[in-house]
Amino acid sequence: MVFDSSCLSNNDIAIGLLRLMDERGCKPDIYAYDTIIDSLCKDKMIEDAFKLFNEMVFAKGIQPDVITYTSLIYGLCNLCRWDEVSKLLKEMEDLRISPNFQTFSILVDAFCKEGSVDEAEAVIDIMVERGEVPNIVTYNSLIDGYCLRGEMTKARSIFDSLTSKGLVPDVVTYSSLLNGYCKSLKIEEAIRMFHEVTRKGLNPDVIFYNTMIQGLFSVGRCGDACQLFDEMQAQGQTPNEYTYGIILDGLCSNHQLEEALSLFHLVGDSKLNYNIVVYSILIDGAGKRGKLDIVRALFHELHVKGLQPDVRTYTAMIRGFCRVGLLREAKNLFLKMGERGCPPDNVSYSVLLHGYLKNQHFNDVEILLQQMDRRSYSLDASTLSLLKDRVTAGSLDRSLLKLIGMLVPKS
DNA sequence: GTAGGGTTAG
Repeated sequence: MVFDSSCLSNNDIAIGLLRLMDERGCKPDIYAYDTIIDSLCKDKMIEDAFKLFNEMVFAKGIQPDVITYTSLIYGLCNLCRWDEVSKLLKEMEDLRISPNFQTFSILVDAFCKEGSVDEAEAVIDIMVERGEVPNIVTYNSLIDGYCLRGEMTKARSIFDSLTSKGLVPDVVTYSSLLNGYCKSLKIEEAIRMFHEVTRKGLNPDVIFYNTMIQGLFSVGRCGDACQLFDEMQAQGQTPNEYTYGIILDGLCSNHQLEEALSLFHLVGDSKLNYNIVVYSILIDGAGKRGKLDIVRALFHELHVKGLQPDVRTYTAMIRGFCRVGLLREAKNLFLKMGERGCPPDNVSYSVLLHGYLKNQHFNDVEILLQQMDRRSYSLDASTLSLLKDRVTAGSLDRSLLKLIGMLVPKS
């Protein structure tokens, strides 16, 4: 066997084949390079993609085309590396390679995900100027962008204008709107969307059901959520790991930790339970109810399974420790996060700060704030007001106000 | 060989 695939990714294998082609005198062409560059970009391995890009251009003398650039732009957008996106667009212009429909669509979607819907609309205008006609995918990105911002009236008006553009909304369009209504807690609107999809004869998929189930949980309608879970299966849609996570989180958030744990045990050794997200949800759920024995057992179990805790897992643990006043353990774990390769983020700091304030460990506050400042982190609204209250009350020294002021978010 | 929707926090 030429390749031992047991420890190689598909990308490694593809690159191996590329080398083999070279050795055997069968010159890899732009199709071969573009295929692998795209795959690397999709897997967020952008540095490797650029390595291959440079090899193609400089060592092999193959000129990149619009597809090469579009793949790289996609990869960079996914990593929010906007400066490099601009650089590549400029490079394309210099090489007189025009962005095509897909390039524009990627930019529209990236701006929408960033919350920059105005920029996204500007890209659509440029598209149209250049003779490209935006399709349902383009508008789905825009609708989703407005939904993510909670601007449901605007999202709805774009949705309503689709017909006059000769476009037919698909399941993705409805999913985005449904999700927007759910996140804005406009559950009745969401349910209306749900029924409209069925009425139109569209086939709701797993994502669509997941969105609706989550929406029902978010307004406390657990019974309806579980009923829909049954219905989706009756309709032939197989629940996936997202469905499972949504249900566990929904139960935990609605004071049904026991039900969540029963489901978790029922699922047992299935691959659904080989997922760090599941453990983070349950650890957080148990921690918030002060069930530290369960928290510890779950944390131990995930290690036994060889799962890697992430920032959210650690933060959930820390919240659990703080909740029952185990500040020393919270602090220890917080310190270990960096050593274990996942440094605390904004949220981890807020959680520990809340723990310190609630348990009157005022002496530990300043050092955390200084660290946050060094890392250019900022305070969320609730932590900020809590800190100010404690200064007013005299528990924290007034001299901290300057530091606190530096941690107020800029925007 | 290049585009779109869904999961975990305060």
